[in-house]
Amino acid sequence: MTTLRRHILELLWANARPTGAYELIEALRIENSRPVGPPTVYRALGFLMAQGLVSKIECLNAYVPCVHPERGHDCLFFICSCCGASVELEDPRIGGLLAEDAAALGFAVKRRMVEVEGMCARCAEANPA
Amino acid sequence: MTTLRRHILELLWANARPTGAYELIEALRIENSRPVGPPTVYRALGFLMAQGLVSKIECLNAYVPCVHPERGHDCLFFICSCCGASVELEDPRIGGLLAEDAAALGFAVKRRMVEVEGMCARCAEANPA
DNA sequence: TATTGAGTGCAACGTTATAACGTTACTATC
DNA sequence: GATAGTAACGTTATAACGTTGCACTCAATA
Repeated sequence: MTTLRRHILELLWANARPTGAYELIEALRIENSRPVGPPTVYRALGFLMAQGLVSKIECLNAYVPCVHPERGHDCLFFICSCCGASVELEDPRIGGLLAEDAAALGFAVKRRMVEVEGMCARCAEANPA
Repeated sequence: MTTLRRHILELLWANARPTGAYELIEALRIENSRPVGPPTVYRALGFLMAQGLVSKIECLNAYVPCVHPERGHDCLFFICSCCGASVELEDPRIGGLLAEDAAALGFAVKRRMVEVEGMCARCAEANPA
């Protein structure tokens, strides 16, 4: 864990919403005197993902810190398309079902992505459309 | 359903693997005398997705025809990172659990994405690593 | 000291997606 | 059949996301 990697992880924690790679680059450019390029940030994100400290939200091309790095990646993401926030949840039952379905196919699972798009309770209340 | 949209859907059906938008553009450029631009293809894909005829594989940025357009989108994708093939499955139990978790959060679901990356049986057999 | 390897910096490039605006073709109504 | 409305498509440019390839630093170590 280097300075840069820790810094990026802190930026992700500080941001309420999933953060894009270029957003990180911009944030680092403002804080640091020295700007960093895309490869540097993507390498750091790759490292953090490999450690299970960060997850990528595929449907947003954005990154979030993992709330329970110790455990496996059974996590689901509920993403509000109104306010952009995402909530991470853990539901081992879903991992179980996926494992079951995978076994039926003879499929060896490496990575799971479960993303649910919709509207969060807060936004639904604010926009009683 | 227009000529272009049908054509794109047929290209997706013809392709064994998830197909990128620019792959479609290239295929259309070769077949047609008249090339089409990215927005045209993305609009057609958007229409086909809205009809439930096509799904996007988010972790590949690629598109596949839906195998059961009539029913809802409870589908899971098992994506082989070795051969690139994807298998679509339907498991209503997972949709049920997601609905349950969403309800607990007061979250209104619009779209679900469940993607499992790994190695398919055929590739595992071919590469007994 | 020489070497090695991980991490980072940098320039250029590749890929995916959308904005902004104009055009075509079909329909509907008078 | 003129006119206007509308949905789809075309065109250009650009935004947004991600990778390749090579050079440099620096610490660990043989």
